[in-house]
Amino acid sequence: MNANSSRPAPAAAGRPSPTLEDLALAAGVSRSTASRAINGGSKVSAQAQAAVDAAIVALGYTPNRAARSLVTRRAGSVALVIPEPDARVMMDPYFAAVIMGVNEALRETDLQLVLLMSRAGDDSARTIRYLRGGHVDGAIVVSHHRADDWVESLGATGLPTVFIGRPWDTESGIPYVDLDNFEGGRLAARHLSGAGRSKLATIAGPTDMTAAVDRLQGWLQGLREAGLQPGPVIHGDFTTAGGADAAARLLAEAPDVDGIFAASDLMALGVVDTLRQKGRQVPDEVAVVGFDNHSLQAANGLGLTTVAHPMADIAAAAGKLLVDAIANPGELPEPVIYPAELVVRGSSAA
Amino acid sequence: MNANSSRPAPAAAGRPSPTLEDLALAAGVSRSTASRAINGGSKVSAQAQAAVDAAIVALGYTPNRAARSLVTRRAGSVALVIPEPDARVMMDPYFAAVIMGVNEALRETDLQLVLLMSRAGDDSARTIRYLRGGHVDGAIVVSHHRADDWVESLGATGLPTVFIGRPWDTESGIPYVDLDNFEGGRLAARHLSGAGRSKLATIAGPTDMTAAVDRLQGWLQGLREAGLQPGPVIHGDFTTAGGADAAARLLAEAPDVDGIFAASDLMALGVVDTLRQKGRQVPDEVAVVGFDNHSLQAANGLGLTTVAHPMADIAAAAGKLLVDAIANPGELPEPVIYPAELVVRGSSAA
DNA sequence: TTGTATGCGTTATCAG
DNA sequence: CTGATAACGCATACAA
Repeated sequence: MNANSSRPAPAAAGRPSPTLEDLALAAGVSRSTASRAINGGSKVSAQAQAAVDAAIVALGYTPNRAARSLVTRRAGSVALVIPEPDARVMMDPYFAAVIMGVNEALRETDLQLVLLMSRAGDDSARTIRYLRGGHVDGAIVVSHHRADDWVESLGATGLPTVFIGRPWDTESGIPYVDLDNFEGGRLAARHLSGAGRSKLATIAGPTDMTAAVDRLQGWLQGLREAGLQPGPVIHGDFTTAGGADAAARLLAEAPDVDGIFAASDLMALGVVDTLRQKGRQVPDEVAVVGFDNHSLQAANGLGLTTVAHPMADIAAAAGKLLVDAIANPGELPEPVIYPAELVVRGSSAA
Repeated sequence: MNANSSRPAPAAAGRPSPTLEDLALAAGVSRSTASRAINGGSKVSAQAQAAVDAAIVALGYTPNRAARSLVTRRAGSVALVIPEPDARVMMDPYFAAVIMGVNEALRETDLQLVLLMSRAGDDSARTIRYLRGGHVDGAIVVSHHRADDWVESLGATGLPTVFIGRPWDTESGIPYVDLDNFEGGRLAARHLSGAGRSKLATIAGPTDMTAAVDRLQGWLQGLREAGLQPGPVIHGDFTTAGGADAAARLLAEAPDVDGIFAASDLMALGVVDTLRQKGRQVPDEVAVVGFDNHSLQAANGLGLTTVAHPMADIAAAAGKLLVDAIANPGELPEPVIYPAELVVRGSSAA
């Protein structure tokens, strides 16, 4: 807290909100009845219920969340935990989708979404303290890297937690929602080989993210199944610039490549750009497959063949899982895996 | 979770968090002294302070926010209000920047950021009820359209509110932070005319957003100053696809255009794409200027001349303004306008 | 400087 | 079904 040594005046409140007491008075019932009418309404006469309902709109009554929390020992909110470095880079395109999806799942609930961005280093201590402090009823953790091992300790705190994207440690049984990244990579390999390409390479993602690792493994598996050599594997950082760089390195290493799988659409855009600058025709000379079905995939006017990644749906599923987990403490929901689907567009046309 | 249900434990809590009472006991002081030590620490002996500090780490004490809120009448959180339709479209690229910026401003505070996405229609009633209900200490409203007039009523509720982007109604004196969009549009016009282009046109943004209107007005003003005709004005929706469509319409209407100002980079990308598909060389035949300096401006391998839009900085400034407004109730901070700057790249090279 | 006593608004308990 | 009444954890006015 800061040195905000203001006067006893609490805050800038116009007129104090009506309390349950006021409401009960206006409705001609007791606080208890009013409270029951507001909540479950299970043991309230229709008459009393109606009176309270009327008083609510008349007074514009809103329950005081703090007071309610204090006694129910529920915060009425869930946290969306985002390791900050990600937000700056790879998360950018997904930010909106994740937030909207989670929000959608929370819409019918009275749970509020609070954002928790945690820096690397000792700020994570602050974050975890907040999470353990009972300030939220649950947490959704997104985009977690291998180094962010502290988040996995959340499972042991008893705080309902759901991951978006498979965590590194699945032993702890933390529920998560993810795309079938392995299958996505495999589909890319199958598609390119099926289109008659044989000099294949991939621009993979960071090795500290399970999504990147899974896509790569699936890709390699697909190549094996097609009877093709593994081919070059270059690692990028999921960004457009990173994809462009990686493509340049790739062309130096394997000039005869005729098919490239980039593990993100942003990287794929960079790849296409580099290819064009080097004078390679896409898709005639080199076919390109991306990943995510990002809304900007058409930015180069080509249409990008890609693996769909319904992030909003995945986030919504994670939200629902969390809501369930909060409602049924002790039960660990099973992970949910969304199937991967290939979307064929111009960048890999035969 | 253990099955140790000796008491009617309300929720899934492992071990109950230590309370101020526990802390005081461990530190050998009274609740009051412990409380004072935790907060201002103004009237606490060094000895007592040390004892409390030690007890805090020993017990892992975290203040109960609900209890504190109840008595201080402060929520300890601020809302980021986002009209949902925007999030799906124009907001996408800015989402991360806005959130990170606001978060940055709140970092040193103990304020939490809660997200409030409001649908059109009666959901706004729920949102405004939440905001007026004292559940947050302040609000930041982003990207508000003309139809979202309800948000402007927030100013009258006494809830400290800051807009990101100039609101339609500036009469109410609601503080806001914005880019100098007018000057940005003017810079675009000046740049293109200065580059020898004379058949100029613009793809403007939605007419219900002040940013779009201001950019257009600045553009027209710039053309006047350069002694040029206003030229065609086509309206897009700030998206890539919208920009591509608008460009097609523009080419039909004014085939001899040699300079286009798109009011967003995403639209500019669509414009460049359409131009290329129609066989127009960029920038040789048609120069293109965008707006935002979006990280994807280079997606087409060209480099986009654009007006920088430091969204994270703007959002951070809004956050600081809000923090100030909360600390000093009653004082309406002055609006903050960031200067516009042109970034020249390949799409408008002479 | 410290401790005591009170109340914040709500839900839960337990008699009527 | 209803209404008193007791917590919930914390910050303060007041007394010491």
